[in-house]
Amino acid sequence: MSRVINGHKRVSEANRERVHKAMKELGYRPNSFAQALASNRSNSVGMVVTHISGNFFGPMLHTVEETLRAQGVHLIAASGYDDLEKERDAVRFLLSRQVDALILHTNALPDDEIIELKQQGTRVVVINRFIPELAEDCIRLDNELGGYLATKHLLDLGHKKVAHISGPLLYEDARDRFNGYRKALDEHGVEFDPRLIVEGSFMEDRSMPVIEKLFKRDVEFSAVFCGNDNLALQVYDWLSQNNYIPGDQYSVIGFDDMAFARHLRPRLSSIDFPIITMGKLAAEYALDKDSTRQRNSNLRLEPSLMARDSSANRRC
Amino acid sequence: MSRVINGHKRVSEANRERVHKAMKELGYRPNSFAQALASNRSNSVGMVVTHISGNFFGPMLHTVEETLRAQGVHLIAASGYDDLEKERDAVRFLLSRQVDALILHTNALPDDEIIELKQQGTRVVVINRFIPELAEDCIRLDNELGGYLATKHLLDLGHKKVAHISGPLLYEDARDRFNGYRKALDEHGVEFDPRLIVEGSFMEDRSMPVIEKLFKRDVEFSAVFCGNDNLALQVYDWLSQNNYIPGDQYSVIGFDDMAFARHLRPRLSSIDFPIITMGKLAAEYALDKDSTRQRNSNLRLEPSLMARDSSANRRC
DNA sequence: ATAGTCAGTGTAAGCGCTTTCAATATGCCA
DNA sequence: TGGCATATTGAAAGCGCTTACACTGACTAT
Repeated sequence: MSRVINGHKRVSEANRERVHKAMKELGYRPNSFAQALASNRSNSVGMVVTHISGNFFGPMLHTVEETLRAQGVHLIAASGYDDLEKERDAVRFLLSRQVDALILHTNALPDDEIIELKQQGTRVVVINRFIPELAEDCIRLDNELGGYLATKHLLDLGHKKVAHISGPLLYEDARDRFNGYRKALDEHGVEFDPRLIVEGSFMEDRSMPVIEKLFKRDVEFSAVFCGNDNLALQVYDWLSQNNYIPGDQYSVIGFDDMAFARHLRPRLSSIDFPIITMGKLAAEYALDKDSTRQRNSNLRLEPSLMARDSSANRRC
Repeated sequence: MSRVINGHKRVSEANRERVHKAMKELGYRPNSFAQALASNRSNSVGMVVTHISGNFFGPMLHTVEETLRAQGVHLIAASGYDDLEKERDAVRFLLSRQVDALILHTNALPDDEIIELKQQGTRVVVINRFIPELAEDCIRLDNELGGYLATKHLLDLGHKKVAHISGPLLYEDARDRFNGYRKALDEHGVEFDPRLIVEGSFMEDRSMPVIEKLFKRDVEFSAVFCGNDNLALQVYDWLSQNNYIPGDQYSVIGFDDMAFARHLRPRLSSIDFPIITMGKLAAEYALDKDSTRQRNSNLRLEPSLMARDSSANRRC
């Protein structure tokens, strides 16, 4: 009797037990499709991320999956590759799977389309992006603070010329980090020099040309704030290829504090991104059936500085 | 009309078109639960891996997801943590989701239980493990060959004393790699010395004590073959903490050739594990509806040597 | 004592598909 | 032209559940 399974209140204790016993004896397993069909709930959540196998998304997916599973809800993840068509496709696919909620980490999909999803009745959680109309469904990091902390750290170490290799500036988070950089500069009375800026990619192994460009430019600098750790990793590569040592001739700091940061030599300074917290939060938002619950409509997690060996006092 | 959707043959061209047109006009989307319920197929595949966010499983999951999605099938992934209860739990969860097939990368689950799953009618694909009764459903790497190649490489470089930090020897793959190591030793007429062996973990950041034990033991050696790249990474950590340089005083080779291997300095030599190929194959096996198709019942992918800077000629 | 409540239980109508089977239409043969 | 095989279509019976509704008693307030 379905009332027992679903923990309906109006069932006598005696009967509840009888049913439970019978279920065990018969090895009964509810058919989740029949449940879904009849109740119009699927107990599944869809998530689209940039790339399932990313250093950043791995831990995120893991946390989300774990949190959902604890509630008997399953996760269907799809890669969007930051490409408009592919993101659309992923959403379409997940929707065709009747997910109860959608967790989106998309960069190409325009705000409108996301808002429309919500209007069509899908619960939506937006990660690392802010959409005013969906304010209560957005979870993001205070990227500006992160950029500020990173830059201030370098400035405090005595560096006057701090370069910045940003992520794609068409992404909100990359822009915010950049703004934090400028804010720190301003606060320290250092003049902004556009020659110290280049725009890279957040993905692995794509930004070498840009990094090279920066280092070969006719500007001096002694420190680099990288938009994320992948960029920092490539800066490491470049430095080592050119017989420099991070933290020595050039101080470098990354962003995200990915697992590999502390394994690099010298260990990479970075800005800690609370991925786990964010994943958990996203899953909880997604599970939040009646989104009646009052949510913080301007939720921003706080990053923090992880100073290690790649950032050191200015020498030359 | 379902016959059109499912590409049934006996439909007139005219009607097929009429239906397609109507579907578009009405924005019709088939309900996947009703389909699943009526047809008893779910168009979903479950996968249990050790840890969703692992360096190894990320690319694997990604490939599997991509391959499945191209067929409109979705993937539900769950972590098993190499723990018997958790693996069971994951399987139970996936089964309750009526997956059409199960891709298993489990280490704790005994053979019997996996065989039983198959007997109960679930399509099963077993990764990185060999179960004779399920020979045609197993996809694995020739780990022994890998261990052999790694060790031979070090031996060829002139090292006489080659240590081995294995993965947990209760795992088949770890044992096979170890066997490959011994085989290479034998072939080079080098006597096996048990003092040069320690057993670590494949997971991140768990093997430092064991590594320390090896280096502090009263045996000399000039090269280490690590059971996987995570172990090699920790050897790097230990070496750097003790002011050694990999490839200099100690040659190091890992296994799996994870993405970070080529970013380490010195770049880590490793044994390439064709993760992508394996993921693709696993997905295809899982999709293989009528497993009538003759499969290779002893499929082993071949690893290959990626020699980089961490393995060098013996100096001292 | 009577009507009104309500916890507890049984019943049946779907949810939106697939699939079987019967019904009709078409084409071919002698 | 009749008869039969084959192509196409329509209709209906579920798939295994949820849920709205009707019903039974027992209990309470009048």
